[in-house]
Amino acid sequence: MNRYNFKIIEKKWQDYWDRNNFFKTKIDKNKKKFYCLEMFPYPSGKIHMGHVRNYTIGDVLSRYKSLNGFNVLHPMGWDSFGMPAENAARQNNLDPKDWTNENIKNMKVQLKELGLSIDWDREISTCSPDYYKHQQEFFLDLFDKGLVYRKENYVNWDPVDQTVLANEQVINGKGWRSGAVVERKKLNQWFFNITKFSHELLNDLENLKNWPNKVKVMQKNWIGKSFGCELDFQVSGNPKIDKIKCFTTRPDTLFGMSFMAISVDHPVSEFYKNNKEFEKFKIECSKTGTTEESIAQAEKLGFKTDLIATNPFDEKIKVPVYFANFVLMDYGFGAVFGCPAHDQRDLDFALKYDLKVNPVVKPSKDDENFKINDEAYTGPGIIFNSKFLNDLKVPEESIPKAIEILEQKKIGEKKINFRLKDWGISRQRYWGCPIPIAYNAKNEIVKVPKDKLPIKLPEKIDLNVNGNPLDHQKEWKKIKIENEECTLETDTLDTFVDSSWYFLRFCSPTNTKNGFDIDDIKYWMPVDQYIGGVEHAILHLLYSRFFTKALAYNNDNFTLSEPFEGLFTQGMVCHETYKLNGEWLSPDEVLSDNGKDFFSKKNPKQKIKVGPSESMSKSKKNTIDPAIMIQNYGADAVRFFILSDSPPEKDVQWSDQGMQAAHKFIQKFWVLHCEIKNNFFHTETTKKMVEEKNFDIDVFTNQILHKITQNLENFHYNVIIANLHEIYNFFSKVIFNKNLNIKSLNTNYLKILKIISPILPHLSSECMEDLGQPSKFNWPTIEEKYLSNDVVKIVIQFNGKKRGIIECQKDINEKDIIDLVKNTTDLKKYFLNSEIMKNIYVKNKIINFILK
RNA sequence: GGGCGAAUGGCGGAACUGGUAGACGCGCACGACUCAAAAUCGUGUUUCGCAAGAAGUGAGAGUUCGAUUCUCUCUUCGCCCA
Repeated sequence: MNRYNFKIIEKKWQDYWDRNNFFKTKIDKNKKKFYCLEMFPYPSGKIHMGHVRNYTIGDVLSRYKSLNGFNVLHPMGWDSFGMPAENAARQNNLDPKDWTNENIKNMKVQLKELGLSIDWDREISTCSPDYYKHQQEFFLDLFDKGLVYRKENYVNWDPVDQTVLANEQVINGKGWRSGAVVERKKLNQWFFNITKFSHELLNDLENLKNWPNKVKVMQKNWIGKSFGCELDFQVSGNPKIDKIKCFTTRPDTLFGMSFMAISVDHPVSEFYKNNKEFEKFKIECSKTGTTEESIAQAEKLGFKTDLIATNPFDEKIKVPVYFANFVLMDYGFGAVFGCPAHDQRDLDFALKYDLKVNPVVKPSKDDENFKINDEAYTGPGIIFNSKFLNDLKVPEESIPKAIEILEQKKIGEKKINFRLKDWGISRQRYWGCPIPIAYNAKNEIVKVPKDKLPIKLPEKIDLNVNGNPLDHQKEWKKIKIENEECTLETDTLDTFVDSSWYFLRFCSPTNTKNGFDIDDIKYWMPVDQYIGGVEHAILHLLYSRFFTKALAYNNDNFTLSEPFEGLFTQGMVCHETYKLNGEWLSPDEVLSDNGKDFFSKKNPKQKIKVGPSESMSKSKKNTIDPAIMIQNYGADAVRFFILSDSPPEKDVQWSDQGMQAAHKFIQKFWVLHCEIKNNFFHTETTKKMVEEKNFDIDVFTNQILHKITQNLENFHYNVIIANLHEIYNFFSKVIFNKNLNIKSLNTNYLKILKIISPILPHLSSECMEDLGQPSKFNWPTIEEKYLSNDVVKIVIQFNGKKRGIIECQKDINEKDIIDLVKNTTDLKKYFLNSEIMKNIYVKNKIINFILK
């Protein structure tokens, strides 16, 4: 017997699968399809443990489905546009394309080393013109459908890097790279009209039965549907303005109104254009970021206008109108009425500018001492101080009634409002998909004709320039469209656009004419199981849903409404963190002999501060390199461990001991395999056998097969690992049994090798081949007759307490089991001096005697 | 502040529609092999108790013959939204 040399064996099978096109997929209308997709990686250069977990989960599922006769599509590609390439290229004077392609090459080798069942012929890369050509076509299609538009909008502007920052790149109001204070700047930006689909995006969530509820709730909150009402306020103080339109979700608090606040971009601001004080105020406002959070936290600032607004419920109530930094033009109509008693922002503002605070809602009717100090009351209660609205219950009676009255008076109208905003897709970056738009001499928008696509990125250009490098490409920007000299748009598309349709491209990866072939889509889509990190719960998934709906909009051919039928969000891979003198240390820089106290490897007397286990990240240096683990323990062992310790939807702790245990399991299994082969296949046994009763290989195998099948269907992959241990424990004992039926052992053992194959494909293949078995096979069928034993164990309870277990024939009737209990030595004592009031008998499970 | 979810040995975690709590692994202890160690194998391992037995799934109540599982209140933690 040889030691199992995973390095040679795993390579052997990976090459074998490659050579024999094992995972190559074609449309086969006689077979049921299964599209299994994991979120494709950004090619950073190396795979990390998160990838290992993600792709292992997907691979186990793909292999299992394929063994069950499904035609499985399991592709892989690269989300290869984006900032890291541009930054790396700038620092090292490289071309982002070369950097990216080199990384892809390396990562592909690493992924292959994991033994994934991927159809590599379908590999795609979003930075390839073969891919983004079609994206540009889709952009134009969406433009024609009116789903793309250009408008001026505020962005987070980094004045040092001369670039737009995404919200998450603004840290404490400063640019993440330059550290400069971020400004609010108005820029012309391209937008996808995602809000057009607000209703569908919200309502269709209900049809996504195989999505985690958590994700659906997050999307629901993000879309943020609210009922409210728009209403006109009469305004005096400027003869040219008679009305201001507001949106509110709380019309029932109108009697508490003490001011009106409008955005600095509200049309009213036209009248303050030459007011220096106002201009100063506007600049001050631009220092507040654009995120909801930064607006909520910023100090509330106001600029008083000469306008006076009238309360539509009571003309005697007149209130001042302010420009305010917490009102944005893209929410409602850029105007809100302020009710300080029942809105914290309004209260902060009122206290600062000494405005009235009029409470109109109190928690309960008899609450005489109700008062507002520095905290607004936003809870439920009863309306007061509000004339005809008094005594209504908040919110269920008060809001509909207030809207009803406003509608009767024809000053307001019930409206549904969404929190969701249109998707800004312009990025002032080089390494992204060029937008297929140009501008003519009159600065009008001109579409680039489809026959001129793709607009390719210029290569080997100078990236060390201020602002967008594409802006500096004078020659590249020139384009002639219908004999008109035009200038190309230099913004590129947000990389979320790239990932909003890649799952469609996988269906027709090499089609040069179209982004996808409609027949391919009809067969493969939707994705049956999508697997990825929960961090994409909102943006990527929402954008993909939108893009699918946008493609289907006004399109009789393409009728898909949702891209992902099933979604599974896996947890993160965590590791302890180590710190020495404020510096992070990586796990291979520390030593420990007891797992509790850690010391520096360089200086073994230096004690290390051990921090909590956190998700692996480069910045905290608590990462474990999958390539090294595969090298040391093999792909099967790494797959086995990454699934073993926690349910896949939860975070998992990396543990060296766990990794080693997984490796030992593979070795042990191989030893067992050799024992079985040498003693029970082909030769007469020479083993020393012992007598042991109560075993049945058929029963065990079928029951474990049943369990594993159930666990596979329900993503209980950690339990499957426990089941594999059970298999080992059972077979390693059974082979010593004197009553062993060798034929039964042989057939069942072959089943076992098939059962382990989704998790441990290399080991399974090697063992199968070693026994002269074919490399292609099906998932074993469960023989129902073995699922229930003839003998069952019945729990005996007295007054609900367990007192013993009796083994007896299956389906024994109540009378017989009672007699049996009464005649059992250890149990009959419980009946002494007592009377049986009643008993509850659950067949084949339990009998409970209630005694007096 | 609102929404969603979680809490089980020293640790990670099992437990189908209420029916043997702690599967499986890690760790630990003891034993075998060894001059010795590592590796490997075997045995044990919720707590208290010598034992019979008792208690026990974050805390408290409820429904039930019976609750980790269902209901209510509370505590702590996580995530999302403010």
